[in-house]
Amino acid sequence: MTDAPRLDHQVCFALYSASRAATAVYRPVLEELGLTYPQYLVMLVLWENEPRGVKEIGEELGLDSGTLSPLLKRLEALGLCERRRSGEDERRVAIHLTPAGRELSRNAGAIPQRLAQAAGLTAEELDQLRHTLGRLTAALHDAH
Amino acid sequence: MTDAPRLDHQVCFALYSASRAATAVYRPVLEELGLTYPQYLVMLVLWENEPRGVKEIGEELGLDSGTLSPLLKRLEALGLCERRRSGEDERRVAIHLTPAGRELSRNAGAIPQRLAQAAGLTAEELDQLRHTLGRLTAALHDAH
DNA sequence: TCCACCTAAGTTGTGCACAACTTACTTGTG
DNA sequence: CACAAGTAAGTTGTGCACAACTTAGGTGGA
Repeated sequence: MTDAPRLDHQVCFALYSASRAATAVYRPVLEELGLTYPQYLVMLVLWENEPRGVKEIGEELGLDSGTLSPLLKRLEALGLCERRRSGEDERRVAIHLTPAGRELSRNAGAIPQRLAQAAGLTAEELDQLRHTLGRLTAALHDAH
Repeated sequence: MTDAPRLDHQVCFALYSASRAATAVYRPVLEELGLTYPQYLVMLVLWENEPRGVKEIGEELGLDSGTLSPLLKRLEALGLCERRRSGEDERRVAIHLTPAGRELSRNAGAIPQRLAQAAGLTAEELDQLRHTLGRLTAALHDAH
């Protein structure tokens, strides 16, 4: 046997597992809203400020049009947003929330508490974790 | 506007982003080995101990047969492993490494260093992060 | 013994991620 | 003005995740 890396020593695997476990906790709650986790992320972006272009949304979430175009079509099919070609720049598609889309934020308010409750970490630990992950993500993006 | 949750306050999004950024750093390195990140994880499990059943591998990684069955077929097509029906229990499929599969671990030894270098965190910070993520993942699984 | 139940693996279908490419529109420069 | 270069969004193809289901083999009582 060689000096193969150990699974349980890998930060990358720890991130991968924690991320999947976290979305798994969100899944049943989001299912009540009829959303997947990535769809919920897009709605978060739109609830903060809309209308937004596809590219803007992608920059917030780190996703490209290959992921977002079909996802936004599904949100439109759900009646939560509308895709309108911009008048000034015909390349742009502005994503507007519908009344139903805005309404949904009311039901989404309590969602982040779920994770906090299930996390088994103190508020300070969660806060520090978020901060460390933010630094890590930024550094990894620079490296990439 | 309502009290919609803020994207940048969400630990779940921080995990999701960090996880994708980390696998993005691994991707070009793994591409040289001809592996995706989940395939690399399966190889890590097998390098540690083989043969293994599909279920065992799934328990290590938190993946089910719906994900692993096609993934293992692709690893077999790459000539890295073989799937053999167990004699004692005909339901089981034992995954054996081929010589090429074992050989690959030689080239994989330096991979985890990549992330450590790109992470922009100290060794202690990475260690603590891994530990916190481990606790978090365990708690989230309990909650789920 | 038999058969209801359990278990391992595989299959099907949906929805991300992401690379690579296409299309349509805009802009800067000669 | 013309047109090369750039940009926004969409499309195509591959490979996860995961739910729901199927298939086939094993197991433990009544």
